[in-house]
Amino acid sequence: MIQSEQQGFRALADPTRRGILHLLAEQDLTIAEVADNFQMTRAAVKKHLTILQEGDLITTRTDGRSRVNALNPDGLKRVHDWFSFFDAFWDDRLAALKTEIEKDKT
Amino acid sequence: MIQSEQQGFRALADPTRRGILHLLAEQDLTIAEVADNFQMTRAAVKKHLTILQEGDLITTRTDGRSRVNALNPDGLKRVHDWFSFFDAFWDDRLAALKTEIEKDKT
DNA sequence: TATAAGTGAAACCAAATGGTATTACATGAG
DNA sequence: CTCATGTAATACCATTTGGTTTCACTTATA
Repeated sequence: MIQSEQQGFRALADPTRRGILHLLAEQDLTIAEVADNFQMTRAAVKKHLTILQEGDLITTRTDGRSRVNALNPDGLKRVHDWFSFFDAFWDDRLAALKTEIEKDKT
Repeated sequence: MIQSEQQGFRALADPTRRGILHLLAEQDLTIAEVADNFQMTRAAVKKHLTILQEGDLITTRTDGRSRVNALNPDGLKRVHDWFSFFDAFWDDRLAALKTEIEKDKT
């Protein structure tokens, strides 16, 4: 779905959720393990994990009575790629800046 | 300030603001000109522009009685660079995946 | 100096967000 | 089966967010 770009950005807007992504970059974790790293209830952490899932930034698998959360590189990459839109702009600006400098020199 | 990473992500969380960034990638625009592209009041657009400024994603200069908004590549790049944290992860995962495939083969 | 055009800012409102507490549902161990 | 553990889901609350309306301020121009 194309609209999950919105969900992805929304998920990244919260510092707790970005922190969770950093944790999951080191290793997969259950909800309880993630919650140990934050001073808030498991329920609150669960909400964050749900939002991260909706943004396709993490995946969840069932392991016995636990749910293990893991980073989803594809989803992260999709949001990351949004910025490529500005690649040309960055190049253009650098070129323009260079031209300005050249002009000032003469 | 280090906390403007948060302001940057917050600014990107709204589709209207991402749309404004796309507009400004084409050319610098006044508030009124930006507002022409959206079905909302100038005041609402102004709020979005303020949030984009707080995230260092745009800059504003005064031109007579107009305020001209322009993209700020530096700010955008700073948010963009946040993802580089996961670069190693992506590589590792790809390597692990490769290993798995090799194992299955044998 | 009027006056219109453009922006800034405040007050206000509905909806979304981030959090808690509580309760119910599944699962592994004794 | 029983019970402890882990997760899911709901109701509820305070704050933030995205929007409007309104009014004041600044500046170019007749």
